Amino acid sequence: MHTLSEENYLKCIYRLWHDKGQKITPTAIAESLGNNPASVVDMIRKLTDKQLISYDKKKGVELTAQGQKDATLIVRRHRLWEVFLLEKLGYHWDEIHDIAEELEHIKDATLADRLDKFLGFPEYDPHGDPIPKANGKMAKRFSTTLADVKTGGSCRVVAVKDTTSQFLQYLVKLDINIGTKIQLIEEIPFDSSLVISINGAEHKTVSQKFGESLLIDM
Amino acid sequence: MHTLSEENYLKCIYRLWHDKGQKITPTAIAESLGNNPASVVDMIRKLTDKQLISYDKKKGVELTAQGQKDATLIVRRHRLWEVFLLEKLGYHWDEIHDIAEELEHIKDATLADRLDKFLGFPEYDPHGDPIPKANGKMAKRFSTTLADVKTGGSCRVVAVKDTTSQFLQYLVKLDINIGTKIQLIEEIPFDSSLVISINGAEHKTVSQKFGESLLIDM
DNA sequence: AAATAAAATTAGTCTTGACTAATTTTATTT
DNA sequence: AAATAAAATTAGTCAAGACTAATTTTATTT
Ligand SMILES: [Mn+2]
Ligand SMILES: [Mn+2]
Ligand SMILES: [Mn+2]
Ligand SMILES: [Mn+2]
Repeated sequence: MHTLSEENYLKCIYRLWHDKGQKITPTAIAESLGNNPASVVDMIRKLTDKQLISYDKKKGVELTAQGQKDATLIVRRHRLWEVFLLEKLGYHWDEIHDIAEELEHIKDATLADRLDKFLGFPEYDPHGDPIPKANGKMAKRFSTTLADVKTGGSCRVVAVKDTTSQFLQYLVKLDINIGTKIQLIEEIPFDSSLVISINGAEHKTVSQKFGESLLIDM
Repeated sequence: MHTLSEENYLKCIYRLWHDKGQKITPTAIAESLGNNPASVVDMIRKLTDKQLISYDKKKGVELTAQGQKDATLIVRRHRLWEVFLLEKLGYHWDEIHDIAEELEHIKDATLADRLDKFLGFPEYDPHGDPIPKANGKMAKRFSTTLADVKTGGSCRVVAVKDTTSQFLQYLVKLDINIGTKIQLIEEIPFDSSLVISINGAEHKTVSQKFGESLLIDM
């Protein structure tokens, strides 16, 4: 099995792979994990030896079939634990990520499947991210953001692209949750700020960055 | 906060302290953890620096007030997670210890209390060990074993002293659980083997070691 | 009391996974 | 094409936490 660090690298590479379609470089991994590029180069060697990734100057880092499988299982565990923490233990969605970051490393052959069953086989985690099934398959990830909505259009929040507590706490303050209805009143040409109405309430202005962090369904 | 290793040492010292009343020596800790005495001496120094234990050639290792508090919290988490694994995820009592061994290290200020509430504030874990409350207090541990029962006497299983899967699986095979009624039919003088009747069923013979591992209530 | 055995300690090594500093390679400007 | 900047890599260091081997201290026998 893998060490905690190996698993965190694997998951990081998995996320970079899914997020951007681009080449995954040592620098990108280093930034994402807050580590030094030199440390990343060491770990790339280790994971390559374990046949979990391949590394090529041209293609960058890629997950092997085994690496994909292992990374998917870690993500599955992470998202299932998040559902548990929110639904069963009553945490708020800005508190669960860091705890799940530890829980995802608990190793037991049947734990994820039992937890999945206990939770009623949820499709999405509390942030709207799809939960991989035991067979590795998962529901499609949402990709349209609030920034894509046309002026006057309405939409429903289905997920967040950013899971930092800064963003999530801001959402709590704005009374935005998964399922919240948002109408785009106006787009400010100067800086692409968005004037919105949350659940039909009074108008509020949010930044472009905010709009790009909120995934919606039209 | 403490590292995983520090926590495992703390918990080990806590257990040795509760189990036997004797002096806790480096060798005892080493044996209990399966580590080398030299490694234990290193860790004793580290925990002493952190003021979690004190070490004196005469008195052996002792937990400080802070050490007791921290160790109790780890034990609390361990036993709560064991209840969760058994009651909510459907594991058997011989499968939960090793998983709880990892889960007990998950760090979050409110996790243990939330889990406690979710589980309905259980008093004992699935092995019959008392679960420390949030304030550190806990129900009394059982101390009478099947080996203490007089010939002809009856008793009820309330806890196990040994939580190895070898012992627990043997119990499953013998159909013994928490609450099971056992009658002591005969004691074999030669090797102190015990002839017992489980829930009134046909006679079975078990070893002295077995009898000393089963905690009962008369 | 001396001899022996056991326990504790020290000294030195190893692996993991981080780091910094220096260097080499690759990419981007001018 | 040369100069410069950025990215990748190498070399060397460090801390944690384990180990072995050697030594010292303490306890037990004879
Ligand atoms: Mn993690
Ligand atoms: Mn999530
Ligand atoms: Mn543990
Ligand atoms: Mn237990």
